[in-house]
Amino acid sequence: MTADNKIDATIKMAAGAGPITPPRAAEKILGVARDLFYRRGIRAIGVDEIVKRAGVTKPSLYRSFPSKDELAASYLKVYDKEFWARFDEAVTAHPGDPRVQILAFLTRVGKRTQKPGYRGCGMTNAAVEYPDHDHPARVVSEENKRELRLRLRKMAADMGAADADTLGDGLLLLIEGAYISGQLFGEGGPAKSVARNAELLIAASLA
Amino acid sequence: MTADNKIDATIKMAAGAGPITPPRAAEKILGVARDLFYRRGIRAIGVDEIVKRAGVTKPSLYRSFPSKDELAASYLKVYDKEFWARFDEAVTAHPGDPRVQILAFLTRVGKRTQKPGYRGCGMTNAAVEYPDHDHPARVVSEENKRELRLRLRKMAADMGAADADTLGDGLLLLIEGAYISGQLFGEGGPAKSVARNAELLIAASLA
DNA sequence: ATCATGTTACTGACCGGTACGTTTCGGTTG
DNA sequence: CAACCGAAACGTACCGGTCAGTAACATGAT
Repeated sequence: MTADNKIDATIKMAAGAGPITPPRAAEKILGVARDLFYRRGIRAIGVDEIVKRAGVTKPSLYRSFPSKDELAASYLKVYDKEFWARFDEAVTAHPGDPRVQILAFLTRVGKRTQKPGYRGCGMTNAAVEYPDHDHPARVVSEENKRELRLRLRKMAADMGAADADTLGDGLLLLIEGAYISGQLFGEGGPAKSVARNAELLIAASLA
Repeated sequence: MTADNKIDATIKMAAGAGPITPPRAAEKILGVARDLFYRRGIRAIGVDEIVKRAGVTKPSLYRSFPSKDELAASYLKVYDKEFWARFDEAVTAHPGDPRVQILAFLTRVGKRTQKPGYRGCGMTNAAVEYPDHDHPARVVSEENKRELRLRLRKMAADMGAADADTLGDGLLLLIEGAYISGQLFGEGGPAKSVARNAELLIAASLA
């Protein structure tokens, strides 16, 4: 929906250099794929439906993306970018206070999970759909989660936690739990208390 | 793998009454489906592969199960039974002490998530694969999670937590997070600290 | 002989992916 | 200006393979 700009990088190179003008079709395809893959799952969506909704044809898809799997990976790269934008927004809003930073992020996550039609984290869902570690989509997901784990552990250390790695991992468990519970229970589910539980866990870890 | 007994109930009725003799094929099919669905995902497995590995043919499958979706639901009913067996085992091992009960359960979960080839919770994975709330497989999953939430909240209340619902939900978030992180990170992932984090969260919630 | 079970062979729909012809458009010429 | 050209972007029509599901027949036990 948002951020239709800056998706060029995820589309395979058009010209060698210069102010490239990526094909219009590729943008439409990636936008539609993003929406359908997130809402209904990657395996559930065929390329025919994507090109139909995008108002283009299959060869246009395969000229911009080498395969459906790579299109899925491109979708996740967009998702990854938007994720870190949201994360860093919470971080920069409270400079020097990692505890408030993570709480601000989790408050927003908690709210998002309560919206109707919430479908969890696109990365997490893709990893569930594709157990194979070599799958292009899963590679993007795993990289995102590894990086998130590192940052959470670092934030826990900056808070002064005695066992920072355990606290960082605990926060990651709460986050992933919120993603899943959000789509499992919908409104009124356990995910709405993720920020409060993180607050308690942090308090116990700093004592 | 375990508990090949008592799967009869999940197979659609054979005879009207009496000591029914369920078809051998149905058991084999359900056993193979259980293994393949769990390890590689439901959508990823075709009925052809199931019957091939089970050493039977397709009509045998469709005489015992009305559809692939219902076969998936049957697999999850087996999974549900085994889940509650594990859960109740931890409960009955420490009568009257809900805090130790949940900690014992989570210790086992933490260990399971570290085993190679761990693929998370079959229920959770199925819910991710099938967003539609009407899907037979998802119905089973949602029922299991609803019940788990209730029991966790009750255990939190029995512990004497001031805000029992929040603690119960927090424990559920940790559990779901462990399931997902277990399959995302594999060995050495955040899921190994799920019991320790639950311990901290409980301590903070009882103070 | 009956009845529950297992088997062979098939259906139409859809899967991801592609060979090949058509359109569009910016740039270079006379 | 106009005629042209070549490349980039696009569409038509199709590929073999696999999907879930089934009709009709064979087998074996009681």
